Formats: sequence, structure tokens, C-alpha cells
Amino acid sequence: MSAARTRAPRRDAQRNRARIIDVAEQAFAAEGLDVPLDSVAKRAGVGAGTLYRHFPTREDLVAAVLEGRQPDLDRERAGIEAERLEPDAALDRWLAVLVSWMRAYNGLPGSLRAAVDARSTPLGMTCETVIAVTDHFLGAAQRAGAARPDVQGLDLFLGALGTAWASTASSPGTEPPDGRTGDDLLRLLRCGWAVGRPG
Amino acid sequence: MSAARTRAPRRDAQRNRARIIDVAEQAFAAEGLDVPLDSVAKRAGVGAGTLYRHFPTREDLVAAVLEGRQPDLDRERAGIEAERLEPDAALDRWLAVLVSWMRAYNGLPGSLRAAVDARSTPLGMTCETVIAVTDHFLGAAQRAGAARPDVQGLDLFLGALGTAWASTASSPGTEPPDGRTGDDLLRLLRCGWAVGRPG
Amino acid sequence: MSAARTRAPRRDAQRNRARIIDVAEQAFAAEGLDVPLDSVAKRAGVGAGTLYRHFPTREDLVAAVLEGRQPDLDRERAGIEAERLEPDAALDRWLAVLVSWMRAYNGLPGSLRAAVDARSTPLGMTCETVIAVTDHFLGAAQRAGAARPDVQGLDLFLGALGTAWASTASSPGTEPPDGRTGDDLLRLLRCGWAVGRPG
Amino acid sequence: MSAARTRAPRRDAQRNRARIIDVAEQAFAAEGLDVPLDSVAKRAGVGAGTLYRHFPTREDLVAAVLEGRQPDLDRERAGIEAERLEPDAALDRWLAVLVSWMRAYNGLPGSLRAAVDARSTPLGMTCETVIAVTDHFLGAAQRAGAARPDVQGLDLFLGALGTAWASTASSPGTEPPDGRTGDDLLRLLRCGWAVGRPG
DNA sequence: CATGAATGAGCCTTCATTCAT
DNA sequence: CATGAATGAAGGCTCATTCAT
Repeated sequence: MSAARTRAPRRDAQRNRARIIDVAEQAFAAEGLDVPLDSVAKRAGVGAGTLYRHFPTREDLVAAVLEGRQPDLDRERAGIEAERLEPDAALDRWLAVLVSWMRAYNGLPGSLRAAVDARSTPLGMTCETVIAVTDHFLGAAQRAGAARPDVQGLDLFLGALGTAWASTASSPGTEPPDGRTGDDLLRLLRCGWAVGRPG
Repeated sequence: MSAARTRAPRRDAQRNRARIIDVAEQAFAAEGLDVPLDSVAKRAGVGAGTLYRHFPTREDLVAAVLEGRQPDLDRERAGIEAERLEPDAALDRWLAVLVSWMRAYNGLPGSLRAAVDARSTPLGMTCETVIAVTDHFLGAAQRAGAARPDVQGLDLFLGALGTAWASTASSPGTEPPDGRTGDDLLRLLRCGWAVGRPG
Repeated sequence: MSAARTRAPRRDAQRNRARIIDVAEQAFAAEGLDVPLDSVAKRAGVGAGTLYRHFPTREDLVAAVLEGRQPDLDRERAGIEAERLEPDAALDRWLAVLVSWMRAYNGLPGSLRAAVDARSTPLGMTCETVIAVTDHFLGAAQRAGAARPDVQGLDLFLGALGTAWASTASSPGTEPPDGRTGDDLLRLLRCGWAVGRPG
Repeated sequence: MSAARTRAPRRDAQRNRARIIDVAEQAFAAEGLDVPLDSVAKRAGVGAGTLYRHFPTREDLVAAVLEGRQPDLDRERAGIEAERLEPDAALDRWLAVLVSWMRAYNGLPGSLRAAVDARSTPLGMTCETVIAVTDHFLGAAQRAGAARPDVQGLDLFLGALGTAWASTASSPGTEPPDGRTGDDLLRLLRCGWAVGRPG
């Protein structure tokens, strides 16, 4: 790995790219996905053109930020699998992770919602990855007879999206309501396949 | 009450108000809740100031439009009750009505979502009315042991909101994906209490 | 003229409109048709939106400015006709007027060139008007056997456009070269019909 | 000629230069002279700096591209002379060639127009070359009494420029109107001297 | 000598809200 | 009470040119 041979005219470029992503992450978290890209560029100490060179589309930037958080998602997944839970409980947990992930930035559900329809975009691919994992957990639950067979990962993904959206303020600044987090909604969503037997 | 002495003081106003609402309804349906108010005013044949006088806030206009559709909702409710279904089936039906109602205009879920947090506004009161009905059906189901006791009408309202949102394109023109209408999502939502036991 | 009865909520609007046109005329003359509209608005002392309200398109503004100069053109035409010249001489004179008119603002030939292809726009209609006059003079010359019968007003208009263009700097700032005005070109253009009898 | 001893010092440079010109030719033809130089560099597989080193100015690049097409022009000229036409017919043919040559790339007339005023630049020298040939044909016609004596090659060059410009859409994509090609204009231009005998 | 990343000014457009008439 | 003109901030995007590597 002592690969310090490659000509590296990209040293600062990569640094800039990383800084942009870093700044964007914070900006998204603080002001939502709608924050003016100019302000991101400024805060990152680069020109507008530089940001644009790296991320021609806002979506591209969002995708890059999410990519940076991918390890977290992988870790969560591994954690769930390591616990060797019942299939339905595992799915349960995964959905909770999903919703939480979607709520990271204001407006993220909306972007993901749009990306699901437009595969092939970087963000669309991120969705596909996540949906695949969901399918994985869902499949196990279905094989165990713990989930309805006519449901797909995409359904759950969209359901989680709606849940995350409903529990998030759409307009930046609106607070995540009065204690009514998405938990109640999530509970409903879980019930969908975990069989909400009151008994 | 003493007949017609005044030339046309309030007559015009009411006519204008009605026309604005009518035009807005069409505009909302066609272009979503984001239509420039200017264009609504123009299409209604009134000045921007007039529209503004009647509806100081876009929310007010939305509320007025929804008010006009309230009878439909009442009728639906009456219809469900007239059928004397099992409590859970009735709730089921009501939720379907709810989601459908929320999907009438692009962007409506978002406005309702915001209004729920800000009661006292006209739109917030509309929400309360609808939530009350939901509580009515939910209560019956709960008393019949057909629904979890720890869920509230607000939860279902928010759930329906998320469902309606997820099944609606945010940007006008984007089609409700590949056949995956909100029905699948709705099914999940219903399952939450309707007991989705595959067996 | 004592017509001060009509409700006139447009008094200032018209004043603004006039001022914008006036300022634009100067700006076009000084910096060419490419001046930033923002600067025109600023110089006219109005907001960007106001300018935009009056002239949604740059073309609309150009058309309005030209409209203001229409009387000049009419006067020129009347003057030519008053002289009762031979048909070919009259056409000759009119073409000179045309070229001169086209050279008023840097970039005008280009806008007119585009407008000819897209009738129905305000600028396109201006073109049509001018072409009609050209057809008038050309027709007379043709009937007198002094001009080729297979040429149309549009041909001469385009020819004049090319002539005006060739004698005007395209990039603002470049001076109208070294004494080589459009006269030489115009001479060529005139010859096209003045002596072009195939027979 | 003595085979390949030097690794590739000048070889690359020349190869790059050639490739850039080649790519630029295609880009100019497809998108006009306004293509972003960045894109040309990218398509040529070189860095922007490299392109810039070879051609400090866009004009320089244009000149280089035209230089590449010079043989065609020479061949045309030779062809005309080989036919031993009457002087006026020869000039006629040459002008047609000229206009056609000017219409090769969108925006070319504009660049040439500017270059005429600024001799000494590479593009200006290209113009001079072409004007010289025009003078050659024109002179012959004048000596034969077939062309007005007070016209110069530069006049015809500018006339051809205007003709080429007027018959070319400025915005890429706009078609050369409804069948009205530059032929009609060219016809006018030809007439200017072909029959313009003052006598 | 090549690379290609960074710069950064500049323009157009939209629309909610106010207020003179 | 209606009108509709004016406001004016704000944001996304491009691209020629430079210069560090």
C-alpha cells in the first residue's frame, strides 16, 4: 500500500472535494437540502465554479454526502445481523435505521423520493443499494412467514420515506413538532408486516 | 335582511371570493399548491390586492378551497357509516378516503403537515376536524379490540399524510412512477391495525 | 383633449414605461443591444421586476424602442414619396434609409435577423411592417421595369441586414472600421436591382 | 527522416496540435465558433492549458482551422482558372466559393469581420490572402470592362461576409429559413458588378 | 511541456407583499 | 373596496484564463 508513486496533481483537488462535502454535510444538517449552493461554496472557501465542477447538480452533492455516510449504514446493518434476531425483528430494526437515516437532513425524503423514479442518477443508485438491503431483510422475514409475501422492498422504502417525511418539517426552520416524532408512525409501519396482533 | 337597497356592496365581494376559490381549485389541481398567486388572481379576473384582501395567506386560500370540498368528505363519512361495517373495516375505508383527499393537489400533504403543527390557523382547524373524524372511527375500532389502544387519530392522520406524499410526485409532471400507486403503501398503513396476518 | 375622466391608475406606470424605453434607447446606442437589463432598470430608477413586467423579453424591449423610432421611418418614407423620384431612385433611397436604421444599435441586425424567422413576435411584426414598405417601393420599380421581377422585399431586407451587419462592429467597443462605411456595400446592394435586368 | 531516435519531444506536441485542430474543426462545424474551448480540449484529450499554449486566442484556433482548409480554397481557385471563363463569370464563381467558405461554421462571418479590421493577427492574414485572390479576379473583370472600377476586393469580401452572415442562423439549431437560402442574396451580390456598368 | 483545478464576476428571472390611485 | 404596478432580494450556472503540480 506504499503506493506513493502515482503522479498526484489531484492532491488539493481531493482536499477541496472533501472539504466541500464536509461543509455541505453540516449545511444540510443545519439548514436542509435547500441551502444555497453559493453559501456552501463560500463556507468551503472555494469558488462557485469549483463546487460546480465537482458536483454539477445539487443531487450530485447530496449523493456524495450520503456516500460519506454509507459506512454508518453498513455498520448498522452488520450490527443487526450480528445480533441474530428473528427475521421480523431484524427487519423491524432495519426500518428504524432507514427512517432515521432519511431524517438526517431536512428535505432529504423529497430528494430520495424523486431519485427513486430516476434511477441511473447517483442518488438513484444510492436508493437502489438501500432498497436491496431492505429486500434482503424483507425476504428473510417473508421466508419465515413473518411478513406478507406481496410486499416488496420498494414498498417499505417508500413507506419509510413517507414516515420520515411526515416527521420532518418541510420548510427549513419549522421545528420537528411537539414531541411527536416519527416513532408513532414508525410503529404503524412496522406493524404492517410484523403482524399487529393486539393479543 | 330588508331586501335590496344597497347597490352592490357585499354582493360583488362574495362573488369575487367565490370566483377566486373556484379558480384556485382548478389551478391547484392542475399545477399544484405552488402556483403563483398572481396567476390565480389574473385567471379570476381580480387584482392581486383583492385576492390578498380575501386571503392574506396562501394557507388561507388553501383552507378555503378545502372548505369547499368539505361536503364531499362529510358525504364519504356518512356513506361509510351507513354501511354499518365492522369497526376495523370502517376505519380502513376512512383512511382510504383520507389519503385520496390528501392527494387532490400536489403539495397538499406538505401544507397539511405544516398546519398540524400550527393549530388555530384556518387550515389547522380543517386538520382538526378531519382528525376528529379519524379519532371517531379509530375509537370504535379500538373499543372493538380491532386496533391497538396506543394509537391516536393524529398518528393515523400523519401516516396518511406520509402515504399521500410518498405517492405523489413533488415536481409537477413527474408521473406517479411505474404503476406503483399509493395503493401498496396504503395497504401497509391499513395493516397497521387491521391485522395483516398472512395466514 | 380635456379627457381627464378615465380612471387612471396607470399614470405612473406609463411614465415608468416611457422612462425605461428612453433609457434603453440610450443604452442600446451606447453599448449595443447586449447591455445587461439590470443596468437598464437601474438607470431607469426602477426595479428589475418592473422592467420585466413591461418587457418580459429583451426582444420586447428592443421592439418597443424601435416602435418609438417608427415615426422617423414613416417620415423618411413620406419624404421619399414626396420627391416623386423615379421608382428605382426611390427604392435606392429607401434601402439607404433601411440600412441606416438597422445600424442604429450594435447588434440590431442580429436581432432582426432572428425575428424575421420568428414572425408573430413583436419584433417580427416590426420587420413585417418594414418589409411591406420595401415591397411597396420594390413593386413600383419592378412595374417600371427597373428591377428584376424575381426579387422580393424580403430579399432586399435580408441584403440590407447583411450590409448593415457587415458595416457594424459585432463586439461592443470595436469601432466602425477605418472609413469603410457601409456605403460601398450599399452601393453593391443597390446595383442588384437597379441594373440587374437579365434581358 | 532518420527514423526514430528522439523519444517524443516534438512529436507529441505536433500530434496534439493536429488533434486539437481536427477536433476543433468538427466542433466548430457542429456547434459554431462559440463552443466552449474547454470542451474542445476535453474532446481532443488534452488539458485546457495545452490548448491554450498552442492557441492563446480563440482566434488563433479559428485561424489554424481555416489554414487547414486553405488547400480546398486553392483548389477551387485553380479550378476556376482552369476553366478559362470570361472574367466576370470567373469572379462570379469565386464569390460563390467565398460565401460558401464563410458559411462553413456558425459565427465565422463575425470572426472574419473582426479580423479584417485587425490585420496582423493570424486570422487577419487569412483574410488578406483571400481578399488578394478576390482582388485578382476582380481586377481581371475590371480590366475587361465587366466590373465597376471603383470597387475593391475588400468591398466584395465584406459583401460576401454580410451575405454569408444573413443566410446563417445565429443561434445553433435555427434553420436557414423557409427555402430562402443565401442564393438569392448571392444573386444580388453578383449583380452588383456583373452588370453594374455605370455606362 | 502538459495537466486540469480554481477562480469569480455576471446575468436573468421569479414572486410575495405593499401601496398609490 | 378593487386595482395592478412596483418592489428587490436571491440563486443557479458558465467559461476564459491562470498557475500550481
